[in-house]
Amino acid sequence: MKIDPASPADLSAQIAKAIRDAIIAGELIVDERLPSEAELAEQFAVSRSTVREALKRLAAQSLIRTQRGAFGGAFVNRLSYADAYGQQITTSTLLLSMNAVRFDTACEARFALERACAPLSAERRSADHLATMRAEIFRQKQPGLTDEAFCASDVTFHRALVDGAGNPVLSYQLAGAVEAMQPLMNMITFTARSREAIVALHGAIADAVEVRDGPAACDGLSALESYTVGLARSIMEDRARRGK
Amino acid sequence: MKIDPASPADLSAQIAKAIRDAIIAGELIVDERLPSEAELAEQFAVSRSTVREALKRLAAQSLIRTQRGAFGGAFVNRLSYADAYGQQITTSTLLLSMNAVRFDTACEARFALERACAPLSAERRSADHLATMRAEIFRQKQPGLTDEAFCASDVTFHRALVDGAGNPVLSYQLAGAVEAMQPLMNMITFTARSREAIVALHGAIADAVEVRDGPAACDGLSALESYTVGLARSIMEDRARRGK
DNA sequence: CAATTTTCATTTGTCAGACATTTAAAAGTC
DNA sequence: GACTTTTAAATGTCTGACAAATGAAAATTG
Repeated sequence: MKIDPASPADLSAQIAKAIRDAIIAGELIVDERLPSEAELAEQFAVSRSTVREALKRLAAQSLIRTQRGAFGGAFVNRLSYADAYGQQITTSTLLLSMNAVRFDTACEARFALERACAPLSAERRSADHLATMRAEIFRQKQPGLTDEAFCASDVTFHRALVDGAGNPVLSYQLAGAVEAMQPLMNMITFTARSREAIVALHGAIADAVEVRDGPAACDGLSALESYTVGLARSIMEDRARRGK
Repeated sequence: MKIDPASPADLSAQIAKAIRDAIIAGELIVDERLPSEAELAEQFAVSRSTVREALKRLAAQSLIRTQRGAFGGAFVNRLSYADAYGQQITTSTLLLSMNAVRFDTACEARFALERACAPLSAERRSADHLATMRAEIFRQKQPGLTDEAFCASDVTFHRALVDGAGNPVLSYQLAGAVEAMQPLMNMITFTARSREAIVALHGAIADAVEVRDGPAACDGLSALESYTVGLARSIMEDRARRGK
C-alpha cells in the first residue's frame, strides 16, 4: 500500500483508498486487525491525525470498526446485511430528494423491481410474511391513521412481500427502492376513498400471494402502480391549479 | 443541532450524525456552505480535529465536498447518479464477498431484477443500446479473450440492457446487482463451449429486444440464469472432486 | 480609466505533542 | 484458586502551530 505525496488529492483520502482497495482485494480479511494509528502514521509517513481522518472515512462506510484499549485498534468489519440496508436506504433517499426525480420515474422503478420479487415471494413466502401483510392491511383500514403512519405501514407491507422471496440479496437491493419512496409518498394527502382503493389492491396482492399465484400478484402490483401514479398526478395538477 | 457529551459514542460520530440528519431533513440544502471548522468547533464545543473527523465521515459518503482557501469550506454535495452508482457497487460487492453468499442466491437476485427491466428496455431501448449489446456479443466471440475480459464484456452487455429501460433510478438500483456479480463470475473458467452457449443466449436476448418483444427477452434471461447456475454448479462439483 | 499585479485575510490540510479514557493482560494479594 | 491492583497499549480529544490554496480587495501600471 503506497500513497503519492505529490497527488492533488488529500493524503487522508489517498490513505483511505489504499486501505479500502486492500480490503476489497481481500488482502485484509474480515476481523483482521490493522496496524495501530501510530504504526500506520509511520508506514505512510504522515501524522497520526491524517491517519485518523482516513480511518474515520472507512468507518463511515462500515468497512472498519474501532475498539479502544490495549489490544484494541481498527478491525476489518464484516459488512452485515443490516449495515448494507442502512447505507442503501440513505443513498437512495438522498439521490431521489436531491435530483428532483419525477414521482412516476421512481414509482416505475419501484414497482418493476417488486414485480421481480412477486413470483418468488408467492412461491416461497412463509406464514409469517403473509400474516404481516394481512396485519398491515388491517392497520391501514383504521380511521384516524395519519398519512405518515399510512405510508409507513405501506412500506412494511411491501417489505414483507419482498422478504417473502427468501433471498437476502434481493431484499437488500429492494430496500432502497421501497424505503426511498416513502418521503415522496408522504407528499400525497390520502383521501378516505384513495386509501380504500389502495387497501383493496393490497388485499388482492395478499390473496394472490396466499394462493401462491405469482402472476396475479404481479397484476395486483401493476394495478397499484397505475393507481398510485394517477393519484399523484391528479394531486399535483390540483395543486398547480390552486397555485394559479 | 445538538450533541450529548455523555453519550458512549464518539463525539465525531455524533457530530457527523447531527449534520447528516440535517441534510436528510432538508435543513441544509444543496450547495449550502457549512460553517467553517473553527465555527463548528465552537458551536459543538469540541476541538477542530474532532470536527474534521466528523466532516471526513460525511465526505466519505459524498454528502459534502470541501474546498480550500478564502470563501472555501464544506458544502452540501448534490449526490450525483455517478456517486450513488459507485457507492452501490462498492457496498454490494463487499456484501457478497464478506458474507459467503451462494452463487445461485446472487444469481437469482440479479436475473430477477434484470427481468424486471427487460420489458421496459424492449419497449424503449434506443438504437445505441442495441448497438452496444451487439458489439459486446461480437467481442465475446473473439477467440483468445481472457475470462476477465469476457466477464467485463458480459457486464457491459447487461448494463446496456438495463440502461435501455431509460429509467435512471432503475439503472442505479441494478448497478449493484449486475456489477457485484462480476467477482463471482470471475471465479468461473469458461470453456469454448460454455462461451458459445452464453453468446447464443445473449444473441437471443438482443434479438428479442430488437423486435421489442419483452416476454421473449425475459425468457432469454431465464434461460441464461439456468445455464449460468448450472455451469457454476458443475464447476464447483468438479473442483470438489479433484480436491479429494 | 482599464487591465494587471500584488497583497491579504480566510479556510482547509497537515503536523507535533500532550493528556484522558478504555481495556485486557499481567502481577500481586488473600 | 479467586479476587484485586497494576500496567501497558491503544484510541479519543485537545491545543497550538504552520503550510497551502484561493478569491477578494488594494495597489500598480499602461
